Amino acid sequence: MTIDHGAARALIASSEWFRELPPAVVSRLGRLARLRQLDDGTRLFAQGDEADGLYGVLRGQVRISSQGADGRELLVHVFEPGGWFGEISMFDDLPRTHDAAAQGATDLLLIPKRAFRALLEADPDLYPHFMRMLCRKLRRSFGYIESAAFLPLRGRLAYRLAELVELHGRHGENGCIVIGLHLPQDELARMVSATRPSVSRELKALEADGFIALGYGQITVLDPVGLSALAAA
Amino acid sequence: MTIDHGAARALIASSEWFRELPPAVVSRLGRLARLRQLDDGTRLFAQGDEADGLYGVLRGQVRISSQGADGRELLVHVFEPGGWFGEISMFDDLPRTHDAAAQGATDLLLIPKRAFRALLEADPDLYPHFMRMLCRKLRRSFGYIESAAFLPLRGRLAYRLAELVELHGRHGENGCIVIGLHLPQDELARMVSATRPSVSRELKALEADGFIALGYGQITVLDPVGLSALAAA
DNA sequence: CTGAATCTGTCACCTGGACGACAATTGCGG
DNA sequence: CCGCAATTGTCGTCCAGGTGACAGATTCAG
Repeated sequence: MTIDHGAARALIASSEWFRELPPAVVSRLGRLARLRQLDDGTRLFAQGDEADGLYGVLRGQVRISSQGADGRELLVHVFEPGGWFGEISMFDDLPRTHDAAAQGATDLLLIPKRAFRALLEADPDLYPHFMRMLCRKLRRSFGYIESAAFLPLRGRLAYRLAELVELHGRHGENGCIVIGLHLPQDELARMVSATRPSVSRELKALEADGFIALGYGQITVLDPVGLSALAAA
Repeated sequence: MTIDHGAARALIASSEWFRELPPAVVSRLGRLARLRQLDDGTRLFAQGDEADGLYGVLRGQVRISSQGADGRELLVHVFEPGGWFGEISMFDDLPRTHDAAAQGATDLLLIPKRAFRALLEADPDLYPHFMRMLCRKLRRSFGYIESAAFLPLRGRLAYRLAELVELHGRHGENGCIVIGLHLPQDELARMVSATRPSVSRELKALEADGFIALGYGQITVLDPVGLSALAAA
């Protein structure tokens, strides 16, 4: 349960979320953080839960999802080390918007809500930064809504794959990009609200057209530009 | 082109967006505002346009929508007098996220981006308020995404109607609520990404089950609670 | 009062993708 | 290197909802 403050500060300083903030703020955040460790599959919180704080991933992964009445799951996002989540409830003091669960052995930093809010109040210069983060999330939501409203399955897949390239892409040789997630087809299906067999069919088609290469739980994007073009709303 | 500052201040002070703010801020906003008048159907801005400022509706209506590649329209929102829109670009300085067009003869207040940002910087106490507004919009988006992902057409319609009751409901006698919008079925169809004939069929079904009453371009909700229950994700 | 515009109800037909099932393949733990 | 679990490919079959088309109803302007 002891926390490695060096590692914590490094994570905070290097994350997309906090790296633009002044070092003094990063240090303070590091001192506020608590460590939270989860086993594979453990649920961290559920939609509707009261929020305890802001989370950052040190090790492992966190799946963000929501569930329909019939138990179907919509997989919204997978956070990896350096990613932060759970901020919305920090700002509006309302319950969690999604479910969160650990994938693999996972270490998290928790910045308690009270402390985070105190930090903001003490240093209002931070607001514009977090405001931009919220706007980015909104724009991503709008993009997703449009892809769902306008595109057939093939296009939705292309859209999602293009997004995964942004979020998890590892550049390989000659312009191709490996998606750095364990990504079985049924997982992908839960991301685009489709069934696994349909996703299989469409992935095959995308492969035949030279946009992607398929592996076992692994997808390589050969033509990211072409893929994005398929996803044009 | 002259602006009625009294009416402007009244609008600002009474709007959901600004009524929680101190009177001094409301006055300053009123002095910053410019008047913009549009004829029926005129486009105010399009997705991707550079943003000029924040808009408030004085008279008429503004339709917020986005368009798919094939020209299909997703109707996101209809703003009425007292409603404000276009704020996202104020906070992240990026282009417009949606199209906006006047419906009917429409008067708008425009608060130029530069002035709005200056106001925020001068008075950082305002940030938490706008932050909550963004969060509310995010939560609404998530709700819409879930309804689209999990619900069949009937449920999506129920969800949307329940939302319209919140936004445009006028209370009538014995607990029934009239949706105060001119709302032909093809408009509703564009809100739930479906076709007009399908919407017609499902509305009939909802009417037969006693949830709503149908008029000509007009819907009355008889059982808002039951309707929301149908929309449960 | 009348004609035009708008809105609604309802067909018959078609299709994308769901559902359920099963075999083939891959990879991993022991 | 063997067996089991995870992943993938592929089939029929079925259905919600799209498409196109048209007739009836309502409203409104002149």
